[in-house]
Formats: sequence, structure tokens, C-alpha cells
Amino acid sequence: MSTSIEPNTAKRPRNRRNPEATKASILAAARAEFAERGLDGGRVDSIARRARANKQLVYYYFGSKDELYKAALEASYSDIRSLERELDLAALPPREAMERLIDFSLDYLAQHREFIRMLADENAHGARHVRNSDAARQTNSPLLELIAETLRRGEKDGIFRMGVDPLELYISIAGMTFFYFANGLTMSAIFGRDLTQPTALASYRDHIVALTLAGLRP
Amino acid sequence: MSTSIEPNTAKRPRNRRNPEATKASILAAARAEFAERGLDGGRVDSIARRARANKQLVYYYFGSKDELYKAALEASYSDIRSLERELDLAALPPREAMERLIDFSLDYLAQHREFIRMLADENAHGARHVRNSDAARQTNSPLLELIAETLRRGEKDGIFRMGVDPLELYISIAGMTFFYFANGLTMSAIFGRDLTQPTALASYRDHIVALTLAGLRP
Amino acid sequence: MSTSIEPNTAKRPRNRRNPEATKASILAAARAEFAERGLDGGRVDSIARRARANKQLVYYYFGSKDELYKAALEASYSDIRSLERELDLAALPPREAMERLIDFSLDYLAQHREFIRMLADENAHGARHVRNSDAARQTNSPLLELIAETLRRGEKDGIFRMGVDPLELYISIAGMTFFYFANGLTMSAIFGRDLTQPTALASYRDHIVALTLAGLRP
Amino acid sequence: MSTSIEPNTAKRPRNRRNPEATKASILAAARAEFAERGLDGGRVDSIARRARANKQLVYYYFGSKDELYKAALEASYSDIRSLERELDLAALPPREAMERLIDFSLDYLAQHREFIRMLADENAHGARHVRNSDAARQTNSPLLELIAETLRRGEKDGIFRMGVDPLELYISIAGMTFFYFANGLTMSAIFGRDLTQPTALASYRDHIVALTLAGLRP
DNA sequence: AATGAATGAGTATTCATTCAT
DNA sequence: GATGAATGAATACTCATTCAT
Repeated sequence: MSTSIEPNTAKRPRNRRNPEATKASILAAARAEFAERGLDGGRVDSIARRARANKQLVYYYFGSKDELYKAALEASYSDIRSLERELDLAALPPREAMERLIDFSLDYLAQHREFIRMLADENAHGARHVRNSDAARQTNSPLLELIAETLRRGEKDGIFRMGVDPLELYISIAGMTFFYFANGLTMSAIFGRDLTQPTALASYRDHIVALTLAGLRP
Repeated sequence: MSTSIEPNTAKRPRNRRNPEATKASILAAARAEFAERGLDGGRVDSIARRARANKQLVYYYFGSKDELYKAALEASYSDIRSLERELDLAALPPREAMERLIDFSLDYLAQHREFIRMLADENAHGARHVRNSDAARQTNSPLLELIAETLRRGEKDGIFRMGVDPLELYISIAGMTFFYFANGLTMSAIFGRDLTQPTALASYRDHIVALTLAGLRP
Repeated sequence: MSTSIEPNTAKRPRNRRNPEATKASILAAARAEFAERGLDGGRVDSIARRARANKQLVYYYFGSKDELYKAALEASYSDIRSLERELDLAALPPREAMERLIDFSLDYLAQHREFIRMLADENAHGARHVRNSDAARQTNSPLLELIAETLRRGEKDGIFRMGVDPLELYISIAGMTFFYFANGLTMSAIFGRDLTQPTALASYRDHIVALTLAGLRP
Repeated sequence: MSTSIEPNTAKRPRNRRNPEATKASILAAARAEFAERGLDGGRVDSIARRARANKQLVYYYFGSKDELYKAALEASYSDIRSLERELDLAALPPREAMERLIDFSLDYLAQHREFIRMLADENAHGARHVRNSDAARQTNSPLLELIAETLRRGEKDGIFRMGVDPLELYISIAGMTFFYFANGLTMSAIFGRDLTQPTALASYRDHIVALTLAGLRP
């Protein structure tokens, strides 16, 4: 179940004596801030302000900016993993399952742009928060197993070719979807085609579905 | 051995009275700095130090950190465009041409990791430098035309299906290759497979070549 | 005598955990600094040092150099307005009241040279702080009403001529007194008469009192 | 004869091999810059740019920013002294002569606002440039002698009272006129009356003429 | 005379973090 | 748990001045 990352900005008395709510509010503010401005660009002051919390509380609950970033990243991973777990591909024929998976990737990124920035930023910083995060490392993506299982079914049915590596396929699909959103702005500027248009996205969706399904044929 | 009263020349700035060299040296330093630490993380002081130049010269030649970043970005684009222009796909049959193109993408990114960071960072900052850069916008990628031409030949030969959009294919290929390097660190950490290994890359290369070529079949 | 391992407290900042005192101390330091060196010449560093405060506290309490200058200016205006309000001219006959007013002007400027510099500097900068200061604009000078009332009484008594505009008379008196101090240094240098001497001031005082009172005769 | 202080900003080739013109151009640029932004606010770069001259030439011709300021100040003094010398008060009856003198003061300042800023700034800086300037100190104001002579004639005619000190009268008049322009902006803001209006100035002119002439009556 | 290149010491402002209550 | 006050080290950028040609 994904939680909203937008801090409650309504004018209400700040959280008093409600540690759970305070901590959650800071985390939500941090996710919004880091998603907008990145690790280096994000400001602890700004996070405290967004959370309507005292700045010192940020340190009280999270220790440092870096640890707060790690917590924000873990929350982002946790959110997407939750949704991924809800994907019930086993009920679908292999080709539909694969299509469903691509749609999920595109839709999730389209609706969670903040995850794109977090992921890009984390990699830009050497993935050091993920490496230090048991939570992030242990919550392996369910997608990998879903892909593997779907590939197996497709192979058995004779509609997918043999020997496709699930992780490599995962990377391909993630790459095709992620790149569209992550680098859409420079591409729109350079190629003069507005990729932020819904029709452009729909067309691209069809393209990668077709490419992938055809690409998996025996 | 006589002791000289001349000041230690080793400690002297490298470029005296050589504006071309000074400016080039600053730009090179900026590219390295920004590639390593990003726009927000990069420090003007550090760039000056790397360039063995007086800090004020950075402003003398480039005006501001932002304009310097733009110059660095333009240089990165210029570099890759130069190499792209050297790609002679017309001499190859369509399938080989497509394979060559994928190899080029992978190889370039493997050898120019700094371009990955620059691109990711620029998009994270809303592509504002690219939008303000005539140079970046006008130097449209030659790849697009190469892909279009290759697709046309493949269609005529009956080995590629009709109606594949060159830009969408470009994005797919760029996505699959870019993502592997850009997000390799988090994926290595999470999936427990070291994607930085040459064998891993070689295998992935085969995967996307196969996926793409199969995906383009009629 | 035992040697203490406690750090030297003499070097510690004066105000610990005393926000009122800290803020007041910074403001006082700012007034001194700006009075001595002007808005452009005044240094935030120097103000912090004078106030024995951390430089960041200047920004914590006042936001920016400009806002600090505005606060300093407002304090200067507030000071003179306070004293002006204590002037009880109504108890004096019109001529004595006018004389008292001139004396007040001269004495105040003689004792508050910093106000001269602040005023000159503010005008040199287009009066932009005053224009943005509700405090400064709303605290209209009580002198104006005092002058008006004194003029009215004098007119009724037949010792002042009719129709003298209070604001214009205010400007005349302010001009004659202000200029003496504000431009005394260049005049002393050029005319070779030391206007900083008390006897010179006393003589000039008699001059403007005589000129003004005679000038107001019917 | 007053020279314009506005540098020639028309797009023409910069002064080449014309030392007189170059130096004059720099001086004019300096006068404009310092008049607008003061000694501390004025920038050598900006002066060079205004003069369309190389920055180093500023130093070549004037030595330092301070000496350039001194030269600018001397030029300002020289300009006003020139005009003052053209005042032919001897031809007028004493009262008309005094009126003429007040008009001159007001008109000059109204048309040479830059002189106001220079004078205020110089005093704010302790008049150190004037003190070091033989030119400024030696060119005593002709006004002083004109006032003295006018007073003598008025006394003899019995229309001015005896014993008025010429320098003190000079300061009074200078004060009343200077203050109106120098501090007009703060007063306009605070008193809510727009002193920059021509009618306001005309009315004030009548006021100080009346005050002064009445003030000088026996 | 004239020019562009280069320098070092500043200058306002910011930021993550800690202290004291 | 919560808050405002305080700190020191940066951080981008500026400025008067000098160097080399």
C-alpha cells in the first residue's frame, strides 16, 4: 500500500506530542524534498518547514541528512515493492502477463516521478544508501520472479524462445520505461517532439510492447 | 648543485598567458567535476583547483557556475555527436547495421560514464541548460536519421516489420543501454549480481541485440 | 592556584541563550557599523564581530544585510521621534518655542552624528528602505505638528507673518542644521575655518536663530 | 564652463591612440558612476566599460580608484566654481542679488544632482579626498566673497542688518537648498508630499527667499 | 598607449549540525 | 518529545589591482 509523499501542508497546529505522526510527517516531507531537489539540492531546513516540525526533530528521529535520505529511499522502494506484490500475473496467459508487466512499469513511473529522481540520484551517488540499507537490499523485486515464471510458462507454451535471462529482460523493460520518463525532458528539447503528451506515451507503450513480445518469440 | 633563487615553478599555475589553454583547462576540469559530483555537488573552487587556475578566471571565462555547466554539457553532447557522425551504417546490411548501432551505444556509455551522470543530472534539473543551449538543441542526433534509414532498408528487404517509429526505437535502445550503466549500482546491490563484470555486460549485449532484432522482425 | 581545564570563558561569546540580548547586540553593532561606513561600506562580518555574535545569527534574526540596515534605520528614526515627542513647545511663547526647536535640532545632530550618516546614505540609495518601512513612514515627525502649532500661535499673537508653510519651515531648519554637520568637513577643509569648534557652532546657532526669527516676522 | 559628465555611449570604435580623449572619457565615466553609486558602490569595471576603455587604462591614467574619485570630485568642484564665477551680483541691488544667489543655488543643484551625491559621499568619507586635494582647497568658493560684498552693500543701504557673517549665511543658504534635494526622497516618503514636483520646488523657493530676505532685515 | 589575462583577498549568504532548555 | 538559539565551515560570486605583451 503506497502512502502519499506529500506532507500535509494545511494550517494546523504542529504535531505536538505525537511521535508517530511527527516522524511520518518528516519522512513524507523528506521524500517530497529529495524527489524535487535531489540529495545535494535538498535542504534540511526545507524538510523541517514542509513537515511543520522543528529542525532538531529531523536529527532526533533520523540522525543525519544522509540517514534521512536512506529512509526516504527505503520508503520509495517499499512503496513500489508493495504494488509489485499485488501484480497477479499467474492468472494471465504469458503474453498478456508480459504486457501487463510493461504497463505496470510505465504506469508506476508515470504516476511516481519522484521514484525516478530518487533512483537516478542514488545511482549518481554510488548507490551508497542502498548498499547500507538492509531493507532495500533484502526486499528483492518480486518482478524478477514474476518475469521468470512468466518466461517459463511462455517457453512451455512454445510462444517465448528459450534461454531468456529474467534479470536481463527486467533490465531491458525497466530501461525502456525508465529512460522515457527520466530523460524525456532533454529528448523533448533536442528532438522537438513533446514526449510528455499522453498520445506520445500511448504510442511508445505500444512500441515497447510490440518490440518485447516480438523479441521474445522463438 | 646550485640553489636557485627562482621561485619553485612546480607550484606555479600551469597556464600563463595562454587563454586558449586556460579556458580549455577550466572546461575540462568542470566536466570532470560535474561528472563526478553533479551540478549541485560540484564546486567552483574544486574546478579552479583541478584546472590549476585562479577561481576568478572561471567567472572571467564562463560567467557563472550555471553557464559553465552548460558549456560542459555542450561539450559532452558535442563529443558524442562527433562519434555518432562517424558511424557508417549505410555500408552494412540492415540487421548488422542495427547491431552495430547497439554496440556503439553500449561501448560509448561504457567508456564515457561521465556522459551518463551529466545526462541524468540535466534531466533532474528540468533540462534547463539544454533548453537554453542553441548548440545542444541544434545538434540533433545523427543516430535518428541512421536508424530511420536502416529501418527503411530493412523494411524494403522484408526483414524488418513496417511502421516502426525511429525515435521510439531510438528511445528503446538508448533506454536499454543507458539504464544498464546508469542504474547498475543499485541493481547490483539489490539483485546480488555484479553487473560491472565484463561477462555480465557481454551477456546483456547479446540479450538486447537478440531482443531488438527479433522484435523488429515482421 | 590550580590550573583549570575549563576553556577560557573570556573568549566565549557574551550572549548565550539570550535571544533578546543577542538581537539587540546585533542591532546596536549594525547601527554603529552602518553609521561609520554606510550601507555599501558596512560589512556583515564586522557587525557580527562587533556584536560578539556568530555571523549566521545576523541572518537568523534579520534575514539580510538590507533588512538589517532597514532595522537600523528604523531604530534611528524611532530614537529621534521619541525625543521629539518629549519636546513641550506648547508651554513656551512662540518665539521661544521656535528657538527651542532649533536648539533641539542642532543638539540632537551634534550628539547623534550617526543619524546624519544614516539619513544621507538612505537618500543616496533612493530612500528604498524607508519606502519599504511601515514603521519609518508611519512615525511621522511630531515636529511638523509642533511647528504648525507654534506658527499658528505666533500668527495669532501677530509676531509671525501669515501663511508660512510648516513643512517648508521644517525643511529650512532641518537643512540649516543638518548641512552644518553633514558637510562640515568639506567646508572646514575648503574655507579654512574649523567648524567643529564649539564656539563656531555656538555662533552659527545664534545666526540661524536670528535669521529664522527675523525671517518669520510679519 | 561645465563639461558633461555623461560618457559618450554611442557605438563607436574605442579611443585609440588619443590619450586626451581617453583620459577625459574615463573621468566622465567615473563622475557618472560615482554620482550614481557613490565611492563604495562605484565599480572600476563599470567605469572602464562606460568609458569604453580598457580597465588598466584607468590605473594608467589615475593610479587608483581613490585618486580617480578625487579627480572626479575636483572636476565637480571645478564645474560649480566656474558657474559661480559667472554670477554678476554686483550689478544688482542687494536684495535682488541675494535672491539671485538663492536661485542659483537651487537651480544648480536641481540640474546637477550628481554634485549632491558627490558632496554627501565625500563628507561621509571624512572629506579625505578634499583634504588631499590642493585644487579643491584652493579654489575657494567665489560665493563667499559675493555674499560678503552683497551684505556690505545691504548694510550700507540700511536694508540688511549689521554683523551677519558671510560664511554662516552661506551655510544657511546652502543648507536650505542642499537639504531639499539631498534628503527629498526620505521626506517625500515620510511626509507624503511629493517634493520632486516643480510646483513644490517653486513654492519652497519662494519660502526660502522670503525667509532669508526677511531674516536679513535690520 | 593600449589590451586582455591573471590574481588574492574579500563578501553576502547558506547549510548541516549541535547546544541548552 | 519538542523548541529556538547558536555554530563553523563552506559557497558562489565580486572587486581592486597587477602582469605580460
